[in-house]
Amino acid sequence: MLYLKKYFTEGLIQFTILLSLIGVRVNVDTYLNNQLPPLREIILGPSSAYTQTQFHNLRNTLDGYGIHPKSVDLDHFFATRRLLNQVRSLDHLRVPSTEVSAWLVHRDPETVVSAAGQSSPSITLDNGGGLEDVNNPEASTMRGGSGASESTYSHGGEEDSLGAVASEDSQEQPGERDSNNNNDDLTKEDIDLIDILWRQDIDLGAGREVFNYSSRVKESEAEKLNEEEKERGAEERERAESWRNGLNLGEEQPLSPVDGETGESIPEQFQNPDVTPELGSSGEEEVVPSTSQALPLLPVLPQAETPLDLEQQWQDIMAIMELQDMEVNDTAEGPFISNHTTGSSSGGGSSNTTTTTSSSSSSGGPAESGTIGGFGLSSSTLINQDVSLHQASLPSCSQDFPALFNADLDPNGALRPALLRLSSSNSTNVNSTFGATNLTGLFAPPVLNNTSNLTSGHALPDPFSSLLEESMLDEISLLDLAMEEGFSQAQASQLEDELDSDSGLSLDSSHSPASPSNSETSCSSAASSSSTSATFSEEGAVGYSTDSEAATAEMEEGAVGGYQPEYSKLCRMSYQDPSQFGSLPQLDNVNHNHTYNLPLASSYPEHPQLPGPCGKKAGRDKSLPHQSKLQPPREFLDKHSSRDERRARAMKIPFSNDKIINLPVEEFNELLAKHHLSEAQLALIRDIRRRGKNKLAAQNCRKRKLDTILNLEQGVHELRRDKARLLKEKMEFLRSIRQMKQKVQSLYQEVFAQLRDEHGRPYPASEYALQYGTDGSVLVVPRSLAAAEQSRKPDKKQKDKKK
DNA sequence: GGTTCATGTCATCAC
DNA sequence: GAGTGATGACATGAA
Repeated sequence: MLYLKKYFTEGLIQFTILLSLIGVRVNVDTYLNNQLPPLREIILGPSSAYTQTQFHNLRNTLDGYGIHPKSVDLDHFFATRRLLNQVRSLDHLRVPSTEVSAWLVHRDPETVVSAAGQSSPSITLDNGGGLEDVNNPEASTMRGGSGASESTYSHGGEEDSLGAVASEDSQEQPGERDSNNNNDDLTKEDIDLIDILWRQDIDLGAGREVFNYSSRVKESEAEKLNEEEKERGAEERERAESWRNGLNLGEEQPLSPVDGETGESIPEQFQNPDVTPELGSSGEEEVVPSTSQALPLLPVLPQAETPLDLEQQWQDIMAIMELQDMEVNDTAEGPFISNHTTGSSSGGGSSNTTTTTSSSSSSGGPAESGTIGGFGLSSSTLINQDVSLHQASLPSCSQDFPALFNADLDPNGALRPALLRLSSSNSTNVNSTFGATNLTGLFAPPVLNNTSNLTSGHALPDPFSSLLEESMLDEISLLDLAMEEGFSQAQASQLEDELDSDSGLSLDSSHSPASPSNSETSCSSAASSSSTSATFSEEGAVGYSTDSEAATAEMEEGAVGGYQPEYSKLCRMSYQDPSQFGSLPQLDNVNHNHTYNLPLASSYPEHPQLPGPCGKKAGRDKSLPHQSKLQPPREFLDKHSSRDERRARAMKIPFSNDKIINLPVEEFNELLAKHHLSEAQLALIRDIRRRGKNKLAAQNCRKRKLDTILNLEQGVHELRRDKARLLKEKMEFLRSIRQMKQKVQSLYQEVFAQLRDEHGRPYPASEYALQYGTDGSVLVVPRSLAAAEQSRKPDKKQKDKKK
């Protein structure tokens, strides 16, 4: 714990301050106590064990920091960057409200309570929600022992003002706890809070006596501390085990996916935005009249969906999408009773009994989405049909369809025509829009009591809004963050790898300065191929044209080389001149030598003490036997000669290694023929040529390898970008579909509201629904009949499938 | 002293 | 069949 304290005072405080500045409160204690790896990584930085050693100082070059990959500062750097990314990504998390973790600390003077709040992950339960949950044991049970964060979101409005205080207070908790020890007044609220805490912590193994005030008073401070530590240890072990197993603590604990990047536990409200705390509260259900049979389902379903984790959500999304695809040419299948998802808490009051139009932004369940998919209409088309339907009138439809319906179908027993035909002049528009489709599944308003309010605030969670906007957008947002906020591809890759690292190939070595392009850039002046012309040996030959050899050649032929200062100039320029990397700004700080095809002769520095690749060559040959006492120039040359060069010099080969290696075969043979060479000399020359060519080939081979890796990496990046783009498009399509559904729904409501029977009375939405006939007419159908038709169609479908 | 990286070298295969 | 390129494997020096 010591190191945790250390980092708590450093990284965590910074992190907390950052979060408090933006009004977000995260229960850090939970993660600290649990030792969750992601947060530890955030605080402590990524472990070096998991950090891919970069080829060429990738990270420091990308971010402009001169941090060596092996530097111990790198962890701090990563931690800082991760913290920044955390803060940046918070706006994508849509934290609904702030949270006051220290609220209870002010209210509860008891040390143990505060300690329990601190030591246990349920510290955040000490808010108003906890007070309210006293009367709602189920809610407490749902939160479970570790439901630290989720329960605290149940009071969004009031806590906003307190949110800024929260972080500060949480910092002050230890001191305040001590100062509050003298306050022994326990109010009923405090006792209730203790009960709440006990209910939650008992799941974690904490005994009831921990919260027993009388027994606590008798305990000494040391015992308290021991208990705290024991509790903490038990919780930590439990948490660690649950973390390792990737499971939650128990059935009481709601499934709370952990953010892959932050390690932050995602509250269930985040998973399902439709399950707002207001909906979860018990008071809402009582307000709404529950005379309808369908109504009790409404508050239940959202709760049933709350434990969905992201994977399930994604599967649901895919299922929904498949459902849409399947039902493109199909009619509505879902029970029309499920179309009650027209209202939301944002909906206004009703102006009519049954025909209140819905202004909800979240409408449409799976059945609806499947139904609307069958129209294949653009939203503009739907909008254009709106006006004409306002004028829909109702002639006496009973004359049109006298045989279809009788009084038995009328639940009220009235002689009300059950099937009505709309005015044909207006229905044609509808027909052109919707075709011969049964609208009852799509448009049917909820089967409600006549006095019920469609927009009473209950709504089934929209699978698109709840699933897509969370799970899909998470990934998209990360990708967008990478692409739009100036992140480099390597950083984007890092982000994406945190999302899914499905490749065994470490692509994090991306943008390695050793990229072939770089090496090509760096050695662009040199020949990159061994198939060179005769002029190649003048400048660009690979390092066998040494100065020593050149000196020999100069003595023998007076031809090539000598000790040429240009070579050292080339060496410095090629290796270290960052201007050559101007087109690749991320390579500015790269000093690695990837000038594969540069002549080794050029690597000889003017001054041997100069660092660089030249020295390596010299050092490498230190182990080789030196010639006898040489003059200083000769010794220097020998020091910086390759093995073959020294051999050639020892064997008195009369021409340079450059020529030996790079001359074409014919010229090479001519050269050999010109000189009378011994067998040993010829063998050495052939070896030199073979090794020299092979060295070039090896360099080219490695370059190609890097090329391949980088190309693959680029391909991966492109594919990921495409994936993100496609996901975005998919989201847009879904949004447009949702808007279409809303408009169709409102259209339906308007039409239905204007319908009157022969007595001028409006049709009750609970008994009638609109339906389109095969001839394009719009009919008012009793719901019982519509339901019967609905039930028939799946049977037909199944039969068709069986066929 | 061990590890990683860059580079050279050899063996082998294919053209 | 020789020459050459490509490439895996290994060795070696430097950091």
